[in-house]
Amino acid sequence: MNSPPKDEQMLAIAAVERDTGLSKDTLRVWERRYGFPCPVRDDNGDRLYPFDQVDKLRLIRRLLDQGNRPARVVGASLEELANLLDLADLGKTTAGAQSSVIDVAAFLESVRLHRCIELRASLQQMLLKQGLQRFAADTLCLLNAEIGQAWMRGELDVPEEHLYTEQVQNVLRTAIGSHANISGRPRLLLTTFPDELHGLGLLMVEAMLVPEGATCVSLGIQTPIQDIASAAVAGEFDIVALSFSGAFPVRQAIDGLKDLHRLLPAGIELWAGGAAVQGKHKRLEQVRIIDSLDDAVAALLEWRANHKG
Amino acid sequence: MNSPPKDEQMLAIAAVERDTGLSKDTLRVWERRYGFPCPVRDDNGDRLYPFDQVDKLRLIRRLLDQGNRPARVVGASLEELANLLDLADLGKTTAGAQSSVIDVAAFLESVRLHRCIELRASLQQMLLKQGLQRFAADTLCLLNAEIGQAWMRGELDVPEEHLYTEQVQNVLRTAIGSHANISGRPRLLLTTFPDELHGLGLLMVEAMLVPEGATCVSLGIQTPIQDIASAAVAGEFDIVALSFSGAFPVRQAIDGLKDLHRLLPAGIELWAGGAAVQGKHKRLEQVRIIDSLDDAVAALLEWRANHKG
DNA sequence: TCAACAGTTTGTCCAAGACAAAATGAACTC
DNA sequence: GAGTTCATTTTGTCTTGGACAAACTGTTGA
Repeated sequence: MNSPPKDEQMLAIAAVERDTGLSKDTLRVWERRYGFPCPVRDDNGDRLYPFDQVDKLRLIRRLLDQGNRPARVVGASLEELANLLDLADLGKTTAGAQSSVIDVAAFLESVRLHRCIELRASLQQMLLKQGLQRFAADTLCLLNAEIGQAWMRGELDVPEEHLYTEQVQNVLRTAIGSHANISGRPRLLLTTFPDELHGLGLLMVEAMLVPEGATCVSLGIQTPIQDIASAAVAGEFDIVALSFSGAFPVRQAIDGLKDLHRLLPAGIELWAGGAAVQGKHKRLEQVRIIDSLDDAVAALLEWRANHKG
Repeated sequence: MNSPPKDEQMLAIAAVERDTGLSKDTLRVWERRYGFPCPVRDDNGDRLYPFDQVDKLRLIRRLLDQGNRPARVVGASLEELANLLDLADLGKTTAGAQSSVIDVAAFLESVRLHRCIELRASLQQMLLKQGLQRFAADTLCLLNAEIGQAWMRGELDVPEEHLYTEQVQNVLRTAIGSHANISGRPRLLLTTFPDELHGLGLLMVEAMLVPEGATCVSLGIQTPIQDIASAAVAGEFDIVALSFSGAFPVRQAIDGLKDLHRLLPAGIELWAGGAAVQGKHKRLEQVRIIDSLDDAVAALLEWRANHKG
């Protein structure tokens, strides 16, 4: 009843759903409406997607996450490549303009080639050189952006991103653990909404605030809103902080934050950071929007100023 | 185009899919075949599942994971409860018979009430008392089993399990990090197969082996088989170790391990541990089956005996 | 600059049928 | 007994084409 793609060099629809994040319904309706993808069929009439079409679907998914509309991108490969290259090159040059303490190209190559040990060693070295906060706010921020762009250019795949995430997590958790502190104020509860799978942002915030003497507790990713509220009350937290990746639907983020604010008692502040909530200050007046990792520290100092004595 | 369940106290089919892990197709076909669930319909004819039915579905899901068959459990609630209680009570008493250094009931209560700080503190305390290896092999093993049974009894839900996992991860990664070592032999690559979501086993193995001087690199969960092989070669690993939870299909585990063994060069050993591969020594002669966390250390010593000089 | 409106796009859901992979159980062998 | 082989049932996934509401677009008017 599983659909192992073993037969040939093609993937069944369930595998494509997993690999691309596009639902089976969406894949079928695109085929009907736009004529792409156009999978072959096996003996049973089931769709089999050739690898190159799956690659193209992954590319399309990225462009959609970037804000493009399906009618525009589910078309000719040449135009897409043009759009893609425009955006990617733009990102590339701006990032390349920043000087940095790290050889980004060499680092990306380590990720691409699965050189796990090298990867861990260079992260560890940068951490020692810069200290936890600068490491998170500068180096990891830069690396995340670079990894994202490499992914956008199709140079990296899911397992490479997993490898990177895993090694960064190891380094960060270890470093954060050595600052451990279970009595400092404020006490922050960190987590993400149910549809958000990206949890690195939580650890990076923790890396910024724990050295400042705050107490951070992470619930991990994908916590239902009601559970966030009940955990915040039960744990007597001062602040609930949410993280949103760029892929998270803006509307869902805003509605969810408003709902959560309604569920939280007056004494508990609500913070939100990440690409999906940038510049949404006006629409979220009850929520402290965190613009950057350094801004998280600023927000912490504000809280202390408001709660001293 | 999302399906927010906001309207009433019921959930749309997509929300039920997310909450129960049962696919939309499965939910619809159960309704057709077994007459349960029997959701009401909104103005548009879309299914709306009352909360109590979703709860029952969650319960059914647990029973299925336990090995029950749908035809048996997608029936009357009374029978299910009977089955459930039988199994749970059995587990409870056997586990309760073991003496331990930790007040399991109090610990579970902390998880249930989201007392994150308390949770972390007691884990930390046990770690200091026992040392990393005994903490992992004894205490965490016991706690995992207890959490699993509490989940089975319906006392815990997804977010509580997340909370537990997150705190254990924090404590373990921190402790492992302090043993850090990037030159010791053997070098192990740790990961899971694509359909395996449970990654705590990997960390626990790491906790056993790193203090013995081994070098462990985790790729995280859900790595495609081909990527495991290429990462193992690229990183010059001595051993690839896989972890399988009890929910993982046995057949898929065995086939996947055989495939992976074929892809690995002769010099790289393949280890597998976890509930799904227990007692499968005969069917997997090329694979070193790890029966317990202590057995992982034994396997390590065997490897060293075979590679000394 | 913002709000309200109409028009289009787009993802999700529905129905009932079909089928292959998995589980079961019976018959058989070592 | 333990392990194979085979036929039978169970069970999850995939199929089709139609339908519709939420989200997005772009226009109008204050």
